[in-house]
Amino acid sequence: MTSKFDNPTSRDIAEIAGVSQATVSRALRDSPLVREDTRKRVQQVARELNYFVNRNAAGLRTQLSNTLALLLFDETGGADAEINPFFLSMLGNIMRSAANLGYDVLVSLQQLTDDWHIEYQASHRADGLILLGYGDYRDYRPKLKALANAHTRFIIWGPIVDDQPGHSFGCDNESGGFQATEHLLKLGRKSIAIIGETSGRSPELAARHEGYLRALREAGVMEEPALHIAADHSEEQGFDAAQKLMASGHHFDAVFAVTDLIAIGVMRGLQSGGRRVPQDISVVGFDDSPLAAYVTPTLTTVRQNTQLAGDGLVRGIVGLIKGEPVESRLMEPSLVIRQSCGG
Amino acid sequence: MTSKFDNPTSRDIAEIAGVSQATVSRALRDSPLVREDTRKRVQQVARELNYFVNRNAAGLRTQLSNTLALLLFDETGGADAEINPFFLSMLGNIMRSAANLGYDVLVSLQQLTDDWHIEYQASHRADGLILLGYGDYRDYRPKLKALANAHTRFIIWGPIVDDQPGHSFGCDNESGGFQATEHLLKLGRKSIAIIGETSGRSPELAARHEGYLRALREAGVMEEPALHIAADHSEEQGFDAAQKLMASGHHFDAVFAVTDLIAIGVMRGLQSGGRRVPQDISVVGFDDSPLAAYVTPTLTTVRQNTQLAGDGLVRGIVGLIKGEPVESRLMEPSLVIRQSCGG
DNA sequence: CTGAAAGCGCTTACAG
DNA sequence: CTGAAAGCGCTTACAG
Repeated sequence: MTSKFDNPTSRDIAEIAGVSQATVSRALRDSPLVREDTRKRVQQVARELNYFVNRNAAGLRTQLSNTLALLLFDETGGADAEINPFFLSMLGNIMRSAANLGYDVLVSLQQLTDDWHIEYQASHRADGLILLGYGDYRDYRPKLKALANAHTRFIIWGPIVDDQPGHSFGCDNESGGFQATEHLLKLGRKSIAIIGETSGRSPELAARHEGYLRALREAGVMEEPALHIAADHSEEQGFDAAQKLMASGHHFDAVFAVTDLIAIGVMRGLQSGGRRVPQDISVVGFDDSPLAAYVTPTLTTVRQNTQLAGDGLVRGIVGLIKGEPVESRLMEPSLVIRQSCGG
Repeated sequence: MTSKFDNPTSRDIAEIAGVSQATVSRALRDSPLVREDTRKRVQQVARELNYFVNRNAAGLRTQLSNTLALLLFDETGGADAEINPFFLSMLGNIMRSAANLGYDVLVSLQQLTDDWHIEYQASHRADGLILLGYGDYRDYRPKLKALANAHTRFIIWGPIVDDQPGHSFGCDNESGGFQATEHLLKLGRKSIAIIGETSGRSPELAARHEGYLRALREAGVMEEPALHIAADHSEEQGFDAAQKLMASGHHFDAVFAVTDLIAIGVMRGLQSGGRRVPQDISVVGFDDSPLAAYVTPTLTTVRQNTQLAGDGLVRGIVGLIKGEPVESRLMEPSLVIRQSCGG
């Protein structure tokens, strides 16, 4: 079953098609320099022999890999850690957009704490990097600087942060926080708690908090600091925060949780404390995680369109690769109304 | 900021370290042929200059890419289709296992109906393929044959099917179906409905049905064909199936749904029909989807360990690449007990 | 232990 | 429109 032409090269194609190897190369790249009938003949032979251009050779010659490296930062860090489903969904859309533009995607899981494997471009395995992950931007900074110093092309998913090296593409979290809070206010809620850690280590979450404050301000509602409970991104912490909130004795009729996972825990906490959602308390989340549509009641939340996000990131990095001017941008999130707010 | 050594080659390192280019190559690959102090010196210089071996050149020379291609089959097919979260979770574990063995992973979304992009190996972008997806094996067959004919190394996630070309690694779905049903029987349930399409187009689901039948047989319980309702893998179809089942008037006290999404729809359908889960009806799913722990009640289900799965697939394909003997294997799933069965 | 040399399979200026 | 030739940056047999 094995023959001389099992793993053909452009030389083999040339020989059979009766042209030079250079012409084969041109014909397969659809060069207008090659006469049409020659081109067709060469392509025909290539197809018959199942020939594909050796990407290592082509890449060596052109210094281009037509590949993007996607670095996914694993916030959880554990061996069997689950990857954030939001990023996973983004990953799918990044692969789609990249494929549309003729790029392969090399995916790599990275620990936020590790030294990142940033040698993808230096080793000519990728033409540019996409960085995906939440985290503390103070830790990021020096590594981003190292990337920039190594002349690596990269685009990072996230907010636009002053003085941060490189380009970014993100979601307008402030607007999302505003939309969520405004929705609660329009439903007549007046005492809106906010649950989540927004101390600024994550600019994303801080921005959601900012949007919340702006909505209150614009509605002439006083901020009540006692209604702000910290919680990390987990169901358990949401549950605990709801307990704390009820135990505090402060009146509240709505909760804006800065992530869906927190919101889901909050709803469980409220229900276990005898509060009905949404009759007594309205709850909004953030992310539109796949879970949001299946919990009881289904969760009203703020969605970041992962298709737009993937597309924005891919267009951004491909622009950088091609030397086009690229601007850091934010995209607009949108409110997805389900059952958890009533109304 | 740009200097002569911005994009250094092994020749630059050689010049600075005062050795030949060949010695640089050997030193960086930790060859025992190089004297230790020479090796250290070379590695030091490489580090200082931020040098990384050009993978295109190395790959061209060795005919190896140290890369695995992961083809993910998109069952849904739509432009904004969501990827099955089970596969997404597998993807994470595949990347981890591959990284541990020194392989990069090139991920590519494929339409089941399209011509697959199987040229990864022929183009020397990858040393082997991992195929991930559910689907109709009758459609797969010719494409797998084409892969095998092209001498492509590949391993497919799924059951061991007679005469199927290539190697596979999968989950013992029959055992999973057995475990789920046995659990219901042990809880004293006698009239166990099964919901899902198991007509054989998917051998995975058919095997789950087989396990169900074996558990009934071993418990001496008669199979009741009226308690088998077809449903595709969606929440809506699960809901509809539950309605049909209740409308049929047949007595049943438990449901085995062949996927979690179906199970979640079934629970909603039962509840909307006034049946209490788990008090009146026990429900078991299959997959341990991320949703299972968050629905109400939380869903008892059969879990396929994605860490073992990812590891098995990667070890399999790497074995094939290295020319080692590789056997197709099945791994054992396990029951995850939550609230939906009571007991 | 080290070096000089060949060659992996392309792409593309150069020449005609 | 086509071909001969150079060269991308490695790895590895070969020679010493």
